[in-house]
Amino acid sequence: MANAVTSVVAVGTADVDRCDCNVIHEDIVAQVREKMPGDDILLDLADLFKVFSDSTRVRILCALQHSEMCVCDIAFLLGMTKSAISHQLRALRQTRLVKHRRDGKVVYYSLDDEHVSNIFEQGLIHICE
Amino acid sequence: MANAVTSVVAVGTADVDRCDCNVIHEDIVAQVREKMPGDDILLDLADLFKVFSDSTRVRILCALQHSEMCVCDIAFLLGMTKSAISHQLRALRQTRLVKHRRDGKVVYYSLDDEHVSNIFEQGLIHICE
DNA sequence: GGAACAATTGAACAGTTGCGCAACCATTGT
DNA sequence: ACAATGGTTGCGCAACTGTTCAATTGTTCC
Repeated sequence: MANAVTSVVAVGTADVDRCDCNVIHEDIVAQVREKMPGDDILLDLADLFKVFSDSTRVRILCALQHSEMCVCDIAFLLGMTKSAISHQLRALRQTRLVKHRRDGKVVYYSLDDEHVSNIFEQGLIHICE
Repeated sequence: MANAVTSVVAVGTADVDRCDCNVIHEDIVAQVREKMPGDDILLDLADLFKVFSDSTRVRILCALQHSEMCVCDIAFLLGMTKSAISHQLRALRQTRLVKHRRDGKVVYYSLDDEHVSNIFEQGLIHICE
């Protein structure tokens, strides 16, 4: 298209080299770039979804939606070692998705975020489309 | 607690060995197990979020929310090589999140799922809590 | 204090992931 | 037919991830 050709001239050679491209719809790219959130936000967004990208963590969060539980309970429920569960709980703790309280030797975990349910729900809607 | 002690007896030694646990609130675990979705569904859910767990894929999807784009456009917008973009578009294609149409030598990509916006939105709400 | 035990942690290992490179395929124009 | 070009793909590398094992911490009970 003529549009694309003029774009090539407009963006300059240096920029084109960086992405190894020649055909660029400059106007569309400019529009989209303006509307997109900043890279830092999108990186945080990816990091958030990264927490939900492991089935062990998903199962832990799903379990905690129904009840507070200790590490032993979760390990038994999922058929995994306490160590494995504890490692994942650490990740969930660091991202502020779960909180914990100690009662003697036992540590109880529970959800610390009301958004988790909503995010899960949207995901499930997609799964069962 | 007395409750926990009785649980140990109830669940049996073999099951406990599997998770290296002694203190188990059997009633709670049973309740939660009943309410939880099947492991296959939760695995699919994790796989779905895995797609959103990379910032490159997130940026691509975010861009396509605003306009259909060719590979060159996306590569230029994100400052990456066509190869890198194409690799990620493949993943998005396989999970049915984007569709593509060919116009001559140029391949245009666009969103193929109305749920993406909703999932992103829930994530963003959490980010900006 | 010391035994028992829930939980955490660090190191190590296997498996996975994202990207660049080079080769390739698909389409257009001459 | 051939060159040019947008896009795809297989391979390899470096970085990362999840689990296990062993050692450690924190707490309770005697």
